Amino acid sequence: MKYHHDVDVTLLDRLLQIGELFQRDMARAFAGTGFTPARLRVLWVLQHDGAMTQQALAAELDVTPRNVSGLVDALEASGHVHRAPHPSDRRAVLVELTPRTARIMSRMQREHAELSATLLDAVAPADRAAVERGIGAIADRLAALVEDADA
Amino acid sequence: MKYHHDVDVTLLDRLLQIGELFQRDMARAFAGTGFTPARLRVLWVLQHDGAMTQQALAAELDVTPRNVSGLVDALEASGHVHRAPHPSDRRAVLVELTPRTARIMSRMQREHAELSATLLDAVAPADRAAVERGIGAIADRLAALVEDADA
DNA sequence: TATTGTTATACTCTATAACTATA
DNA sequence: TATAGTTATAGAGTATAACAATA
Repeated sequence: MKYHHDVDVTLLDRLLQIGELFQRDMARAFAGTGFTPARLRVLWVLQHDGAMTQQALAAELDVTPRNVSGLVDALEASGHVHRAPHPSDRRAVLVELTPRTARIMSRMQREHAELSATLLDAVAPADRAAVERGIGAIADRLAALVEDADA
Repeated sequence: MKYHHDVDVTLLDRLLQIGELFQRDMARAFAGTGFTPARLRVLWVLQHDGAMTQQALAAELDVTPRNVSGLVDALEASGHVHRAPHPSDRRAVLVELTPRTARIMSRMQREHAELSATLLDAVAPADRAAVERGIGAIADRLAALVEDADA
């Protein structure tokens, strides 16, 4: 979706544009590598929170357990994650990043932080504190609205 | 994806969270109505830019013409768009919103603007101008980075 | 020849429902 | 009984490639 020809672009439009640009860039960057957006989300969660069961993964990603089975199948086939037996529950498995993939994700996390810094750098120094406060307030307000609509 | 347990949430994380929350809310709001995200994007473009060929739609949405055929098929079957003959090119068709759907999209556009205002309202008055400037600067910087990566 | 849209085919993501093994 | 994960099935979104009609 392009924006350059819109006259009345709202603040929300700009915020959504940022999300779209980011996602498109990720998709292009990983096109043909087997790192699809859904699989990257799995790896991202495992990097952040460590090994967990598929149930926990399903709750964290807000998808069905069946969906997680498919994603983990693919990631296991490509050697990015490993299914380990759960130490105390023989029904469950622990999904964990392989060492090589953990290193890849650490690098991605670093690049993500660098991109964040680069973007903040585009903001006038005098505006930066206000922007950080404002974006936090907007995200919190939107989260509250969605929570309400959900209930 | 949840954020409440993260300690080092970057500015970019917050921005992406806003996009995720919005998309999730849209998906929940229209679940079971046939208004899927991809079809809504088609309607949104037609509302903004008016009737256009499927080629133009494909370029605007950044998907293949084949994909557009499927989306327009579904939207035509549900009575939301209409395929009209192109006045000067018999190969092409003009996809246009039906009157009823044009009214629905006008209402959505109004609600979208209202949500934008509500979110800006969550920002401290003294910060609002800086936030609007800052988000614009961030979006522009990211667009430039993606453009570079694309080339 | 080039362009518009469609048919053919395939893969990914996602969901629900029924089932197995274990708790 | 309840929970963890898988098999079966299905629909939506997406892509590439080959093709028909028209420019």
